[in-house]
This record gives sequence, C-alpha cells and structure tokens, in this order.
Amino acid sequence: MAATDKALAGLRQMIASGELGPGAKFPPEPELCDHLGVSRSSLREAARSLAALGVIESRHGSGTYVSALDPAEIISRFSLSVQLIPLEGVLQLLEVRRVLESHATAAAAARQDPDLESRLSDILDRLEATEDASEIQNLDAEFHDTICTAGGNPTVTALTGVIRGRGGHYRIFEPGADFDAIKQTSDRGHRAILAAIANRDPAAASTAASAHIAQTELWLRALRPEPQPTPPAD
Amino acid sequence: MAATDKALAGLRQMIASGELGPGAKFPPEPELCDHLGVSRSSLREAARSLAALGVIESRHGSGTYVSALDPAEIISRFSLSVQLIPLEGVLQLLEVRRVLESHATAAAAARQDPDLESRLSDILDRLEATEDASEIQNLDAEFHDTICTAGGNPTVTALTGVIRGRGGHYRIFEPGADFDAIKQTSDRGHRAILAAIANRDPAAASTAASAHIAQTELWLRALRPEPQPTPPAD
DNA sequence: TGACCGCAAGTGGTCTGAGGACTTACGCTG
DNA sequence: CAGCGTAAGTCCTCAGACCACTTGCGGTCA
Repeated sequence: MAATDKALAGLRQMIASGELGPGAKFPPEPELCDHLGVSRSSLREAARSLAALGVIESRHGSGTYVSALDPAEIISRFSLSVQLIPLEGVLQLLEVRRVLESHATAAAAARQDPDLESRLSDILDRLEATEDASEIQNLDAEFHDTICTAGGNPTVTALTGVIRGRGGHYRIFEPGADFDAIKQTSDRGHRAILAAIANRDPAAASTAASAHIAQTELWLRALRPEPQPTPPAD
Repeated sequence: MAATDKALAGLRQMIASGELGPGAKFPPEPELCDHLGVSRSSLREAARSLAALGVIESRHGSGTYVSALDPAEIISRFSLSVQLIPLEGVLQLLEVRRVLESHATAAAAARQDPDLESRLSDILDRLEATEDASEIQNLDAEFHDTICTAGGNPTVTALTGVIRGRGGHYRIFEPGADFDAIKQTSDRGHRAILAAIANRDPAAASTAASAHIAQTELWLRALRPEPQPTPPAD
C-alpha cells in the first residue's frame, strides 16, 4: 500500500475505532509518523485529505484534532467541489434540492413556529424592494435557509444550502432581458410558500416549494446549450 | 494567504475559470510551483485536498488531471467522511435518504421499465433465502440501488448509496435477539415496494419506500443510548 | 511489413533535514 | 492577584534528492 494511503487509513482507523472521538487531539506529527511508519510529507498529505473532507482540523501551533463530525459541517465541505460541477450536473443536484426543500418546507409549515411567518414576511418585503442581483441572491438564500432551519433537520439545511450556492453562480437575476418577468415570477413563488406556511398547510407548502424550485430548474435548463454559462468566478 | 491555501485557490481557479475542463491535464508539478509561487510540498498538499474532494486526479508517472466533475462521483467521495459520523448524525442523514429514495422509487414506478420488476424480484428471492448478515447487506443495497438507478437521477443514487453505506455499519441483521422478526419485517417492506412498482403506482411506491426506511430509522433510534454502537470497522 | 521488446524521458511519490510561525502555558514581576 | 514575557510544543513551509511508474519512441526480430 502506498505511503499516503497507509497514513490515511491509519488516521481514519484511529477515529473509526473510537480511539479518538470528536474534538480529540492527535499525537504530534513526528510521533504519528513513527507510529504509522511513513514520512512527515506523506502523513501531512494524508492529513490534508481528511481535513478537506471535514474529518480532522489542523491548528497551527496547537495540534491536529478530530472535527465535531457533525453531518451539516461535513456536507458544507461539498461546497468547494460542488461549485465546480458543470451545468448538466447542477440540474441533477437541483432535483435533489427540490425534493429535500419541498420536504423541509412542509415540515416547517407543520411546526407552527409563531415567529416564523413574520420573519419570512420581513425577508420577502426586503427582497421585493430590491433589484440588486447580489442582494436578491442573499435574501433568497436567507428566505430558504430560514425555512429549512425551521424544518428541523440541519443536514437538510446544509445540503440544500450547498446546492443553492452552486445555482447562484448562474446569474439569472442579472438586469436585462427578462429580468422583470423572472423577478415577478420568483417573488410570487416566495409568497405562495409563505402563504402555505402561514396557513399551517404542509401539503400546500410542499407543492409551493417544489413548484418554485422547478421554475428555477426550467430557467437553468434554458441555458443548457451553452458550453460555459458563466462559470463560477469566485 | 498561507502557501497551501494559495496553491489551492490557484488550482481551483484554473478549473473554475474554464482554463481546464473535465479530463484536462495540469502542467507538471515544478511548473505549477513556479506559476503559483509555492514549494512543491505545499502544492502537493493542495492537490491532495482537491483529490480528496474528487475534483482532480493524480496518476503516478502520467500527470495530474481534472476529474470528470460528475456529481455522482463527487458525492461518492464523501463516503469516507460520512462513515465516521456518529449515530445522532446518521439519523439526520437517514431522513435525507428516506425523502430522496421515496422520490426515486416513485419515479422508478412511473418509468414502466419492463425488465425492472423481474430483476428486483430475483434480488428479493435471493435476499429472502439468505441469513448471512453481509449477504443481506449486499442484496439490500443492490435492491435499493437498482430502484434508484431506474429513478433516473444518478446523483440521487450516489447520495442514497453513501448514506446506506453508513447505516450498514450498524449491524441490525446480526443473528440473535430479534433477528427473525426484523428480517421478516424488512422482507415484507421490500415486497411492498416491489408490488407498488409492478403496479406502476408511484404514490404507493413512494409511501412503501418511505415506510421501509422509516422502519430502519426506528431500529437505529433504538440504539441511540449507546455511546459507541459498533463503530465502522472498515 | 508488422508486432513485439527495451530503453529513456517525463512525471508523480516518498523521504530527509532544516528553519520559520503560531499557540499555549508556565513562571516571573509589579 | 493581574499582567506580561518567555520558552516549550506544534504545525507550516521550503529545499533537494532519489525512487517508482507511465508513456512513447525506436530498434529488433519473426
């Protein structure tokens, strides 16, 4: 087995076996090298791999630690790779988002959180008042994120958030062309979701969320012929 | 900015900008070091990070390449980290699986693939005939995977697969205790899903899949008090 | 002519050693 | 007792060398 793979397996095993739980500190690098039988370079490359996946964290001057192993945090690590996925793949991801967010929105409607309606309404008021592309994106994200959080499953919130972040790179809301029509359709979709939540109607909420995201899918699908439709600048 | 972060950003940018598309080859490491202004160690650690996320691939003796950037492949990379998530987080993930697989199962029922029913039936025949824990796990995975694939969204298949792989580490089907009762309940659940698909009834399929996975969630939830319920042995 | 073999150039993989940068905690000082 | 400085501990970065693998070219043999 290659040195880096050996180190990777060793580090992973230390966590999997329960020897080190969430937040626990690893031995210093030289000691780990000795224990795993690899050089420091190989150990460090293995550690980088696990750090990229959100499994461990290296703190300069302090040490290397097992992360919290929280699914929402781990899923957030997807963001870097998901943002590089081409449009065709983004459409597959949007179906995932549609299904999950539809579910979360129904759950939020069923929860009957008294504050939720007013908080969402505030966000929509601000959203409808602006025409700035990046502010639209931020408020849209805040709206959907608030609903998903109310849905009660942080993993779903994280997953939908990552996917939404990718879709946002395709700037649908750039001024020009069909900006007004698109904006109005989007705003109506948000109001429909809010109404369903205010009515404590999970089925309606699910349908409204599903329809809203399906609309986004249609807009993106229209871009499909383009080979490079606004690659993620970041 | 730290050296490794600089290298990471640089490599990522080469892909994000469209300079290098899926499958493209990076310049040799020494050239990249010069271009990015970092040492080879730092460059390699950055490359390891991206490789862990499924964004690039290094082939010994050949070169470093941009991956296919296929969402299903990228999601598979998370298997390593997901398998380390503690039970509490697995329950959140199972809700994701329940929602997604319920959706995919409905889609499979709607698709009317003529071969699907017989293939699934074969798998269930074999599944019902065995009592070997690891074979049960394999056949169960094959059953659900076949359905998800028929659902038509490879990303959904990959995502549910990763989550199922995690749940499998909690060996529900170990002989002893309630083995027979659990096995029978599970088998009945599979047959209900198959029946709904055979009837081309998406709503029934969705419900059956949802109920089947919800049952798994209940079994796992029963383990919750345990601090370390059979950690992933690998 | 064609297929096969071997060699050499190109490239990533690994190791070693050294010095720098940051965090942390101890002990000293006021 | 509070504040500060210092030293130990730890990760970060760099440099250079050598090894292992892939690839393609060119020669050789059937």
